[in-house]
Amino acid sequence: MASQQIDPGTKPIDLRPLPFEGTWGSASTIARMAAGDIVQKQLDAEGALEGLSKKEAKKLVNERVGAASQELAATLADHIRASGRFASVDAVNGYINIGYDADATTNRLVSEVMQQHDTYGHAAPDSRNTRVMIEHSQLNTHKAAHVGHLRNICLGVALTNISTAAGFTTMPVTYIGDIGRHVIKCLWCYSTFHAGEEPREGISRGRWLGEIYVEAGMRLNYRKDVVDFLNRLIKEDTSLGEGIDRVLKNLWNNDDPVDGEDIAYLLGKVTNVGEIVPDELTDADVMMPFFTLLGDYLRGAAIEAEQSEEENSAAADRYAEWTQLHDTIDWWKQVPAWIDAEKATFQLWENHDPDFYQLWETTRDWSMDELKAIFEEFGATFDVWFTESEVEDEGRAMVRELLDRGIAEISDGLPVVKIDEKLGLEQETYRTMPILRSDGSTLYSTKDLALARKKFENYDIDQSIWVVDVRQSLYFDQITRILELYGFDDHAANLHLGYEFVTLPSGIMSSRKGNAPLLEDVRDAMISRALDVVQEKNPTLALEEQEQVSRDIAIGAIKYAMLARDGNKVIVFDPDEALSFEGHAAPYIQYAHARACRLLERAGVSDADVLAALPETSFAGQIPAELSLLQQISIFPEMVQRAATEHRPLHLTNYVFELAKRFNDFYHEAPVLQEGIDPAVRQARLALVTATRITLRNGLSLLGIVAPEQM
RNA sequence: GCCCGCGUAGCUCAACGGAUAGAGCGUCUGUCUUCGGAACAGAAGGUUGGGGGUUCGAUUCCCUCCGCGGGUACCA
Repeated sequence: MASQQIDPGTKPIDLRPLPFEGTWGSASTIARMAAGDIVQKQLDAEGALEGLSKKEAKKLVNERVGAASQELAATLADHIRASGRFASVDAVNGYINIGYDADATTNRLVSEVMQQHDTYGHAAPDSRNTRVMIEHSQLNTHKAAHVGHLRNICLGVALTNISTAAGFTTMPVTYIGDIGRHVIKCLWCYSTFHAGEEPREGISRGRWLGEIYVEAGMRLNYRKDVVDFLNRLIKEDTSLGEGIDRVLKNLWNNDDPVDGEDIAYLLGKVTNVGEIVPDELTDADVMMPFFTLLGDYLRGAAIEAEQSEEENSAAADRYAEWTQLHDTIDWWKQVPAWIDAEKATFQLWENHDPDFYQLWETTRDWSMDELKAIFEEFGATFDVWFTESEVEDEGRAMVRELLDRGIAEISDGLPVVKIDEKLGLEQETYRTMPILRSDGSTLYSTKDLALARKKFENYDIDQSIWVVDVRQSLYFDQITRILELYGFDDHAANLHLGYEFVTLPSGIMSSRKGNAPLLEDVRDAMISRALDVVQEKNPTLALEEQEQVSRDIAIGAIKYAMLARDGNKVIVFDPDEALSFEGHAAPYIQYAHARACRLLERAGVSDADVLAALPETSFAGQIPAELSLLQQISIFPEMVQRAATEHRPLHLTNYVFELAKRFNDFYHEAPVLQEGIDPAVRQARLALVTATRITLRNGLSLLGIVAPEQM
């Protein structure tokens, strides 16, 4: 079979790293690709395929193609070998494996790493000639950040670093939720119940506001929470029907006049396993005595369950939940008034009430201090801080313009864009998006439309990326399409980078109920755990350094956990597992780095020494562990590019883990400083260790993870 | 209903359309007169949810079914 039968026009000459270790080289699949065509043609010419079913024909081709590709690969290998340009050329399994000269290749690689040093793996700055704005870490004021927000911060920081390293001109920005329903709730609760108070000892004002926000939610949702509890009880507790009899009898005998109709209603719902709807009660006050008396039954059930020693804690849980709700049973009758008051507070904002504005500004600053501290700790820096409050008016103006231009219209009393209709789509795709509330107050969409326009108009960017929870993907599709109707016709200009949310082993988390682990708590727990380990492993280190190292390890562990999972996978955040310092996690990688540092320190050689000695350093006679390590170092620049273009830091978390693993393997297989080691080998290995250290550090750095020199 | 995502080892997750589907955890067995044991080596563990299709070749691309999660006009 002659090589000229191959049509180079249709078959790319692909080179890929060899899938096995022990050889410096690349592989090409060209023979396999070409063999398919050739065999097909041959069989056609022979007429061997005639009368065969498609499946049978395929089977025949398949049988022949293996041998044919090997034959072709061998022929091609002979040609390539004859050129004398490669250390080895082999045909294996129909692949052409090209081997390089280990000494020269290694020398070239190591000197590249040594010379570029902190920028090894990076493309030339701004070489992509593309300005990208990355919006991430959209935290809220007046509300505590929880672990779910961590994923966003970690992703945003890593993407920014990686994009910059890959040659993009990157502008990281954030967009702070400093106004909106949550702020109003918090401030209503603050001014009604906590005005003039100071936070308790050891709690920052920002954190205190977060607690007040949670309290506001509990107050405003109290009726709903009680009714939800009752409805769950009706469904889950099958003996409730009998138990409720006593409760209702007590209610009848009570001196308080209660509405018989309501009691009948409640009884009906319980016995028929129906759903209680608060509005169907004629006298809402009946709930308070009813709920109180219900406690007798639940307490009895809990005690009974305990005595029967069944492993059934449901009754106990229910009683505990009841106790919690009952503690504030007097809230029940106040809820409607609170809801009105909260709405009135919203009007204060809308009417630009000066006192309220003052309060808003003051409390906003408290939260901002908190946010700045978080950003600093997690290495997030921003070129621009956008806020929701600053785009409200621009948003309203843009809505007017959309209405004037006929893109938006009034439907059911509020401005909306009927996107599918405007785009002429038959099938329901982007639906209809409301862009302002009927009372004239702004929605997220109002503000995001104005902000998106502002980004392009004021910052001369080519692309705008939103790093936001994947649940917002329809929302951002809608925003993008409206912008398109408005005049931004570059499809790729706006990109929503979604990521799945973070849940607890016990279920979805919500900051409203305050049942999500707070970001600060998780961080503190991680740091304290890290400190314990550092003090155990490295007791001679100065306390100050132990603390610094513990922070680096704890933050690194959190970041790695958040990044080492593809964006479309839900992270089940198990604090115990995240606190584990073993295996596929940041400390393992940091440890490899610290080991390399220690080794070089003991050897007493500096990077400059290694670099200066390179021309006389021989890398001949490498053992497999060395080659494997070098191959991993060599693909770093390629991995950076890939992570950037695919927007997937995951590629780099995998990369640094693999690099650390190969280094540890090398460490065990290839002694450097031990007695009896040939000085030439020692010199080569020191160069290798240095290159590894640099690459590990650079890789971690792109992920936003610090690589301590000792730990 | 419609749209999007996910389904790979007991568990948590990898795998530019390429060679024998890989790691970590867990389980079992080993390696130390240690260049830092937060390490290393080995074993066991798989019909890649089911079924079709495209391809010389499919975990990867297409279709379909099943299961789970999310979204679906004045919530953020």
